[in-house]
Amino acid sequence: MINDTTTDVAPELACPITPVVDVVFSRWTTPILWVLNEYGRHRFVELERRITTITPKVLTERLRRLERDGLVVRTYHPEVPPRVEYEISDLGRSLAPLFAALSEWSVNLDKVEQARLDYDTRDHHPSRRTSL
Amino acid sequence: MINDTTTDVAPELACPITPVVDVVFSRWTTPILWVLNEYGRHRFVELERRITTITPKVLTERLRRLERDGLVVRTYHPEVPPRVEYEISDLGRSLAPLFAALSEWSVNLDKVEQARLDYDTRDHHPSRRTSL
DNA sequence: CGGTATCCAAAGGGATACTG
DNA sequence: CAGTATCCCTTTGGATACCG
Repeated sequence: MINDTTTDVAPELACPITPVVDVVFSRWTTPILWVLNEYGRHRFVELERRITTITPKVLTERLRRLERDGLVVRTYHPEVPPRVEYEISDLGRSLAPLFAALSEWSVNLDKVEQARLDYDTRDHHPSRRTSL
Repeated sequence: MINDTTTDVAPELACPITPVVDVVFSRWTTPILWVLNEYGRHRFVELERRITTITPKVLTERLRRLERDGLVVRTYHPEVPPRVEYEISDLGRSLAPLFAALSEWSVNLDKVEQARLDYDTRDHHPSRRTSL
């Protein structure tokens, strides 16, 4: 079983967006949705080649999950050799503004980077403080 | 080491928003950011109590990471007993529209739920197909 | 109060090989 | 081609106890 519908765990007690995050932003799902949304229908191997580092096992798992959640549509063509096509659903497409917003926020990534540098420069180990 | 700045791994080859997702939507960070954004400054125990199921260990880890990434500001008051306050930074606050968009998309969660029911109703085990 | 330290179980996910 | 099946390793995170 990939998603258990019955067990909603706790973080959303304090935060209403946690359930959405769980559906959309689990690992590997963003690249898959992004690709299908930007470049249209893909066969299994095409996805494999585009998302170069994903293994077939994991790709299958994520696609099943996205299909089950209604974000992706899988079409099986019973030919020889078999042909399967994946495309984004209307529901999946409704995430586009969200993705756009995330994409825009990316300009702030260098601030994050800078913050990390600053943080790592400062001393956070009490035992090693040099100043008094 | 919590975040390794040097190793950017692969999914973003196919998807420009993966780095943002990694920064903002790792587990437990959304509840924390949400709470700090909605309800203002919090002390450590206050966060613990609001996000009921988080353990102090994990809360510490997430807060350090958020601080390092510049999304949260930690202020230490050297009193007895010690007092520490966490608040969201300007950079963190700039995520608000994103959070709002996610919150709006939540209305689609019942479609996801329905899709799951449909999927689980259909038969996906070839060996057990009942139709011909 | 605001954390650390330690231990450990479960889950995620990679590598590899195989199949209808 | 489009996956499965296995194995196994690493990481995440929960439980618990303790400390300045």
